[in-house]
Amino acid sequence: MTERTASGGAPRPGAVFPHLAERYDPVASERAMLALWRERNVFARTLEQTKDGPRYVFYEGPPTANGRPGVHHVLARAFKDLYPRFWTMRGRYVRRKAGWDTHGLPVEHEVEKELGILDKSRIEREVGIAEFTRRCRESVYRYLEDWNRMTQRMGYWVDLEDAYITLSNDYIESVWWSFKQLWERGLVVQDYKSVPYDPRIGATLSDHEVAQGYREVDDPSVYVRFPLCDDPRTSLVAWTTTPWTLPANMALAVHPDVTYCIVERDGERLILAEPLCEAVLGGETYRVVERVPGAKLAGLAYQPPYDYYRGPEKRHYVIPAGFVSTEDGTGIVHIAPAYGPDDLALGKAYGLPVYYSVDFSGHVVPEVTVAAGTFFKDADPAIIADLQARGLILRAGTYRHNYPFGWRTGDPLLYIAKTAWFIRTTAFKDQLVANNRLVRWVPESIKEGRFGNWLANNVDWAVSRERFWGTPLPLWTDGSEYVCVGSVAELSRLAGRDLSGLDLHRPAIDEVQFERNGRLFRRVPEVLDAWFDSGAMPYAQFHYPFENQDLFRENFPADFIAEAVDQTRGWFYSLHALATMLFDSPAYRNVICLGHVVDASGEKMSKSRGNVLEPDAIFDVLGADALRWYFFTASPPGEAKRVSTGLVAENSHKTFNTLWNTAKFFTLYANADAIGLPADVRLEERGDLDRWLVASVERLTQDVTRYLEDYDALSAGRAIERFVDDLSNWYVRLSRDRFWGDALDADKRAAYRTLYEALVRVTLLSAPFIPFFAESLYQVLVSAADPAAPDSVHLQNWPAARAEAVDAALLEAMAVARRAVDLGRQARAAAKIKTRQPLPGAYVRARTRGEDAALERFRWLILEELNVKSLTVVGLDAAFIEYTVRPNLPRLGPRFGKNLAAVRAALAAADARAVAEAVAAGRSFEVRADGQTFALQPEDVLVDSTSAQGFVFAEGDGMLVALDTRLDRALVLEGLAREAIRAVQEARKAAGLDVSDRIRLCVAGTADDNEAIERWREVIARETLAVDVNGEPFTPAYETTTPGGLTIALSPVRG
RNA sequence: GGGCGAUUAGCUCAGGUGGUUAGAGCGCAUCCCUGAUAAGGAUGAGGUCCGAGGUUCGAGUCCUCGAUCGCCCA
Repeated sequence: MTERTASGGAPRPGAVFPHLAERYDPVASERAMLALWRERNVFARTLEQTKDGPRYVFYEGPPTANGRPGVHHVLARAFKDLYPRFWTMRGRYVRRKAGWDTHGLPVEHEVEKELGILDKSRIEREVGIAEFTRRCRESVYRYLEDWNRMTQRMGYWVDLEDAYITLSNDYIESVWWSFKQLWERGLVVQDYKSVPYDPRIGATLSDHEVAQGYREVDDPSVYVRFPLCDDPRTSLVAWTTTPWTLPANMALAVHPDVTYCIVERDGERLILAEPLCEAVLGGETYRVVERVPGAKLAGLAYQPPYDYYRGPEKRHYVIPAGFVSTEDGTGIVHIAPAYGPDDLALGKAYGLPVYYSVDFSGHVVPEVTVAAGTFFKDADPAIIADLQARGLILRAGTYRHNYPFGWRTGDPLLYIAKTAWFIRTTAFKDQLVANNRLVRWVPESIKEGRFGNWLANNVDWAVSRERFWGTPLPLWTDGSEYVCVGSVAELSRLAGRDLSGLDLHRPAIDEVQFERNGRLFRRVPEVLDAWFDSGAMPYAQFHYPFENQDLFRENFPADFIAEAVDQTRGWFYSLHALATMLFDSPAYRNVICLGHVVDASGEKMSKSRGNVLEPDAIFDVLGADALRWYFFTASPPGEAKRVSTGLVAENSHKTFNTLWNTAKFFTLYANADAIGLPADVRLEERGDLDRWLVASVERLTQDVTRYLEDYDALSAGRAIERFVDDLSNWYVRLSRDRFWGDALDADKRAAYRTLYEALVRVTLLSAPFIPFFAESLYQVLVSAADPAAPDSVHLQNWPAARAEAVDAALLEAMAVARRAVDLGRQARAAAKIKTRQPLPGAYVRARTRGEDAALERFRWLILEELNVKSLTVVGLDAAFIEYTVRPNLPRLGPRFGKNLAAVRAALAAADARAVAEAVAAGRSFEVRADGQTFALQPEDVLVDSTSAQGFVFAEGDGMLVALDTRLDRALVLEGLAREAIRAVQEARKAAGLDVSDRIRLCVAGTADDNEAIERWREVIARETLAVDVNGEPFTPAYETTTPGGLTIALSPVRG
């Protein structure tokens, strides 16, 4: 990107800025910047430079490296990079410790697939836990290299050398410490948990696995009588599709707010929900005897179909429950606490026994004689037949629905209650909610919505897993008593030997046993939920409290974290829960919750769909910055992100190229003028256009700073886009001829300085977003010209906005002037008169006096842009303009309310010119309709101009611009001269001349053309850098004839 | 089944506290401008603001119900 100029030879003295290529080449440039950062050790130096600054704490949510990194990881990492870079430039010290999540079910599944063994007990038998966990440990680093490469390539600055790893002994020990804290406070309890379970392989399945195994099947559908103890002729009717669970029935549930009917039929009485009577008994004759609310049924005792359980607990009665629905069934739900999550929850609440009629192998237990020994699903027919024989079945049929099957075995799943270890998070509900109030969520709705609701409906956290590869639960038991171990040293003491070299994973840890009071203690078999691991990272990453106590204290809580929205109940929760329970604090102050990455048509990316986009596919074509910029600016962070090369290219193309070309423009002229680093020019010595740009730059700085402080990258990025557009297409366009020409006068110096400041500023402001592109610009604009400056943009301080330079009146005035120019061009287009043709005059009618003043202030600009000889600002009394008046609704609405229609009618009927004159004079006035009179103030109406007699005009937003289009011969000739200048410039360009080359010029055309050229010879010469126009003959180096009939010949003048 | 979010131009998205003519960029057509620009400007075509009710003088915006999509949880 630093080739020599095409026409050039050796660069001029003072041409300090490297030449910029025609187009920005993102791939080559990013490679060069990566090399530059590496050579100059920039990342480390940003940390070194800020090490005494105040802390800004960032936590890396650990990804797992046993899968390849995808575009969605780039999304998260883009945000994880932006804010730390921003705060680093603000002088904060931002530690970026990487992290890897290495435990959990996904890792085990990968290894199971490799082994081709999915059965947990077979793994224990045939592979052994030692070999299995060895393979797990190996597998978690499988794609580490891909991750490191992606991380680097995208410019994510994170300390990969010093990553925390959840499988390390130190990490595990910290997790143990925290588990013991909870244990000692009585927050760890053993209880039942209803889990989806595949009995054939003895495996508890994850939700993800269950979701894969749903199939539509026909199951039995039976309506069963449960006769009341006090009145056996009256029966509650419950519906079930799992008759095999009936031997474990402990209660019936009704909805307290639903009305139930007692109906008489064939001499018996049945109880069921009123809305379902027809569905259940339709076609039969029955009579409603009584209606009662469900709440009244509570406590009724009934005779269960089976009663094998021998315990003393109260059971077999009606319980009210909110989950009972009247969508299907009878509105009375059979409750078997051992077999279903709702059943278990209700059972826990009412102290019902958990009775297993089917064991963990899936077979009916021996004492359940009705179907003893059969596989649970096969027990259905036997039980139905038995109930039928005993007259307990009201109706029986089949029911088609979705039921989950084991994805490995194809067997129906069992929802069964298993004992598990829970953390009693429900005891902290109020603190969890209170601490959440201290967190800023992006998007905001998550705070009270998804996350807030989740906390409000908090259930105890089931933290144990019956698996092999995870942080072992640090509990040892002799069968009745439990010992919780909080450190390796403590375990060593208990075991009577030094265990500091022991791998704390299974199976080694299981071999550690100890005696206490003559009894042998062995470890419980479970491992911890991997979410506990990641939630423990604020302290476990530093091996706290065994080491680094101060380090932990200054790095807790985090200022900022960011992950995708699926972490609300994952990492966001486990961090929050553990921090609240252990430290009574939130774990993070600001959190960005990112949407998911989807393909160009909004479909989820997945291997099976074949629509997965590799990050390299974008990096290698558009560059990392393009993708980063897309993620920041295309849509709000919480929205789903559509990603394709096309979408990313479209989004980034404009801003990057515009900024690049603006910098190229600057360097081209700055080198031609050998201006070097432009010297400062006092603000008072700069003109309005420059001061406008300065004000824009300072306002941009304020905006971007504020937006980033508010974690609003979208608004910040879009503000930069708008500014770049203004800079290039307004400031540079209007200033072009200031750079064009010989004299290096004060105005030109001011222009250079102003443009340079703007370019450097926008480079700094965009550095955290697009670190490569910003660095490329910085190297050209700053490093090459100013050896004293830091040698990377990322070592620069964030610019402080000069609030006093944000001249709001000037910014507003320019906006008004731009509007007038836009309207003037519109009028020209309507009249089909091209801008190069000068016109005698423009008339502008603005809405306020402030706008009138703005038009005066920028009179020169409007004259130039519209190419008119005069500008007249006209008031509301101009005779050639016609007006309409409209009600100012925000003022009139509240005042007149229902009468507003009449006021509008009155205003429509009024003489608009008279009203306009009153408004212009600041007088109040009256309007009438339907015999009513309304007194109005000038501010109550808006006066618009609708036409201008005898002129071409355009109007909008209350402004009208009218053009006088009468041409005289002088104007026509001037227009022709401008045509000629333009044609010569084209010819210069086509001849390949450098912008500062002098020429001899010969130009001719029609008689009118020739007269125009003669009359405007001086101007033509000046504009085209011609030493001579139509003078002495010369040998042309380039000749052309334009479509307009001008013949042009020119030749460069050497020396 | 429950919760949360989304739905505005062909595409990507803006549209504080209700207010006048619902906007921008990209794409398309026409014209204009241009010695940095593969750019820029103007105009035009393109809108049942997801639908139905309601509140209000006035609803893209507030309320209720529903539809579709996505995520989380059952």
